[in-house]
Amino acid sequence: MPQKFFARSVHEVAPELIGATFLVDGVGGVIVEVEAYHQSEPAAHAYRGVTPRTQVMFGPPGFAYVYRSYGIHWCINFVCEPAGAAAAVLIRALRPTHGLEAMRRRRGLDDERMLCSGPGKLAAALAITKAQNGLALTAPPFAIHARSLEPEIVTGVRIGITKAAELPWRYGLKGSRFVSKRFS
DNA sequence: TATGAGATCAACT
DNA sequence: GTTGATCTCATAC
Repeated sequence: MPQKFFARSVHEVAPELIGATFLVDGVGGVIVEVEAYHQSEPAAHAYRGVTPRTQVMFGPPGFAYVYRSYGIHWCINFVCEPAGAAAAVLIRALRPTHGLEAMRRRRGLDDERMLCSGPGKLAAALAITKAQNGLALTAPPFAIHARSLEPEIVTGVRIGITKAAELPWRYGLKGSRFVSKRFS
């Protein structure tokens, strides 16, 4: 996926990521759920401006923003928009297709549907930590392949937030059993 | 099926 | 000192 793909509005990029393949060191799967975040709304980490944690979101698009959630989990975002307009897409769930054994080992689970059905689980399965924060998405260990067919997309409100909770900026693959929570 | 506690860290007040 | 872009496990219905 060229850097140009990410240099657009999160609202264009986010739905187009549904169905794309995301791999880290050859391990990963097909993206089935994402959420969009933008500097202009209070649920976004970038809302309050540049901090050491959020600085990568204020840089050029096509880079990984990794943060720790609730003290224990890691979550990964794809930075979008032209440099300066901080926005990112949170990758929330994958349908595992590559490196199933590595993911099962890292997660200590067999159930395919449990491996990547949530941002924290996904990061654990792909071995994502702060070591990947700020890395280019267009080069190893990352590999992102555009989808070949346009899938059916469903939208909903974002999960686990209290601010700007009404914005329908969650995108999912219609009917997928691998999402973190069903779309109503 | 649903709710509740605990884990544990960085940013912010 | 409080608050999360969360998950798992336990307990209850």
